Amino acid sequence: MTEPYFRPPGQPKSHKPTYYLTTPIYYANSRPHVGSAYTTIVCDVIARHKRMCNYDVAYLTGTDEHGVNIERAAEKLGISPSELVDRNYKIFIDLWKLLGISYTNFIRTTSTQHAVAVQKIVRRTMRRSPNAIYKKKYEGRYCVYDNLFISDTAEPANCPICGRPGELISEENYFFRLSDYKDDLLALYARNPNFVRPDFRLNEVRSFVESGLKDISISRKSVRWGIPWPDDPEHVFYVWYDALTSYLTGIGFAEGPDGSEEFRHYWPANLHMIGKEILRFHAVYWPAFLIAAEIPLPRQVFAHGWLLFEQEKMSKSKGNVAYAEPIVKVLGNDALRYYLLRETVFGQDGNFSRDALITRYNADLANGLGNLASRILTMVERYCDGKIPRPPMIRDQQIAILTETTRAETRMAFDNFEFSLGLEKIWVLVSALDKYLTENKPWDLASQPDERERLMEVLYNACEGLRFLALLLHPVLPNATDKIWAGLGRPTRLEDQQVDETTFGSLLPGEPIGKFEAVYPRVEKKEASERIEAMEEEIRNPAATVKTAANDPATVPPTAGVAAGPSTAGGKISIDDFLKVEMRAGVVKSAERIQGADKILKLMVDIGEEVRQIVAGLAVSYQPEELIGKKVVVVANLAPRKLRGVESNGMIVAASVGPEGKPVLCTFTEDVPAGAKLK
RNA sequence: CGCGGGGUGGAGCAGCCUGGUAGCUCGUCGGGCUCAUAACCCGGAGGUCGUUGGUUCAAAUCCAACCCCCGCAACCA
Repeated sequence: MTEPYFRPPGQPKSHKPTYYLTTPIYYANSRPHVGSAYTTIVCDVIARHKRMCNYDVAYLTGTDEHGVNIERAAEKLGISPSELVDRNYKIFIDLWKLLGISYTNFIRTTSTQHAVAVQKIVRRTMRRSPNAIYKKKYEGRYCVYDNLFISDTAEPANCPICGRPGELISEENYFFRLSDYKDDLLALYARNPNFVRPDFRLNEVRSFVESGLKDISISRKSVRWGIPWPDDPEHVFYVWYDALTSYLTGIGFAEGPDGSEEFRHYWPANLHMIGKEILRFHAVYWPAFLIAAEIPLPRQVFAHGWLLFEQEKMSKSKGNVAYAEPIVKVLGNDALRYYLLRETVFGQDGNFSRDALITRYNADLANGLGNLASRILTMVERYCDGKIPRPPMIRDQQIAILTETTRAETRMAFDNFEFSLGLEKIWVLVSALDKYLTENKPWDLASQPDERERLMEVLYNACEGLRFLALLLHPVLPNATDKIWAGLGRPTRLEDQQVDETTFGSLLPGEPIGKFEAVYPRVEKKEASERIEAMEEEIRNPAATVKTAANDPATVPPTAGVAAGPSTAGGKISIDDFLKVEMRAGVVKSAERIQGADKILKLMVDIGEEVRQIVAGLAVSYQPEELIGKKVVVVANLAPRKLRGVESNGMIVAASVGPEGKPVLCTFTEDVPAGAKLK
């Protein structure tokens, strides 16, 4: 296919192999929840692991700061888009700091260099692949919440992700001729089956591409908040072209004719880590964009699963979002990192449960690793005068052998993104050390002067085992392992160590151990859980405001206490707003099912001066027959809308009950005539 | 025939691709130990691996059909 344009760097910065990985850039219109933290944490673990395996790592994350959504959210708050994204951007970097994320590069799509980069890649594309980009009138439906084209016709359509109706778009746009890249993409998947992982995801991608690709619009005229099209500033780049290019900008693509030295050093990326919902953009659009621009392709896209909260996808409208901050404040950074990696098989969907989180924390971290470190270091302090024990010889090799196998297995598992497996292997070593101590009873040996040598040997092995634990676990548990490292008296920085460059027995006897600060105090489950929940509630509902966010994911974070437009201040509406809604009492004249639809019913409702046809989602709770004659509340002045092909002229008011939102009709306790107005 | 995920001891999961003793964590019962964060160690109880049929010397694993659960969408103006 395409010859690589960027040659390998003439003089590498170091002799180490490079490893460049990225998180998605996060949309800066709301605060991050555990889901966004998940991807970022996983990448951090990979980055740290690679560094300790002698790679020269670049780790990029960032924020996506353009688009209608942000434009609107800012307008609502009466501030400029740039003020809004500045504010939200800060929440992200604060969280990454709290989580100890070791990113090396951060990209904001509103930065000047990014605008330069996006214009540069499009110019380059037009030059190298003159047919790839063209202008055409576009008419279609588009979801502003999910940044998704829903249909290519003007017919009303709902968003497949959020279910909201799409907005009508009709304007001249620039298009990318994606349809031309089908063969190139299929060749890519065939040549590099690891391009998309896990493998079952590659199958999805391949069948999508095989079924035929449509050209995609890559510019917008109606939007102002974006990067202007070169030489045609009426147009602004549309989300994916803008967002994906950030992977280039983040390491210096904007600079010079072929990018900065850093860019040439690290590109192509080794790994784009993403959630499965954006796989198509990364595995189809992105390589196509790059092929057209004649830029080398990233080596791998890994689409991980979702974190489900009590079996449901976390979503703001369901109010079941877990946030990272409370967990970190109550249990610590390590606890969250450990849980996310240990509890589920990476790649699959996983459950997030507070209960399991705390159980894992107590069992594995407090009782396991923390307690083990504590008992070893206490004994060294007490029985060995605070110095690394000096055994005359090591007779039992079991710990030495186990550290070796654990190192090999862990390395392999982490290289393969099998984090839960790797951690499981490490915990075999934790248990083995606990058992080793119980069996050899250093506390007994210490009371027998002629067992001095044996005591030294046992404790030396234990110290070495602990040192290996710190080394192997550092990518996942940076905080505690640093403390253990210091507790062992190591003067070096743990994160600079190379996992493969040490051998069992290299800990020097006689060196003083350090101060050990206990890690992972046990917590009382109920109490910890309540504290976390209370803090989450605080984030979700600061100052117990009205829940207006339910259908508005663009709502900005709680810090935005500024007065918004007069009619929506604090989520309240004025009486004038309310009076716009015309509600009337109605009598159901007939009700019938709609073919092929199991949740909605077609009703004829008498509202006084006329009988309206209304489609309502009542079939879950009511049989059609039992509705006839019922007095209901009708919103009479809603715009007509077709549902399942049947026109609906109004809405029946009902309470939404329980987790499934089962409808319960709103009716009257006394008799009212059809058509009576409500206020 | 919408798309996808799943059904394995009380709970949560691994194993399935590459058939051959059903494994892990939590919980539970009994014992041990006292260096340690009421922790740690040992032992026990508990499973017809959703159902049925097939392939095979051998099936949780491969094949077929079916049942059930969960997301998402279609359809809750």
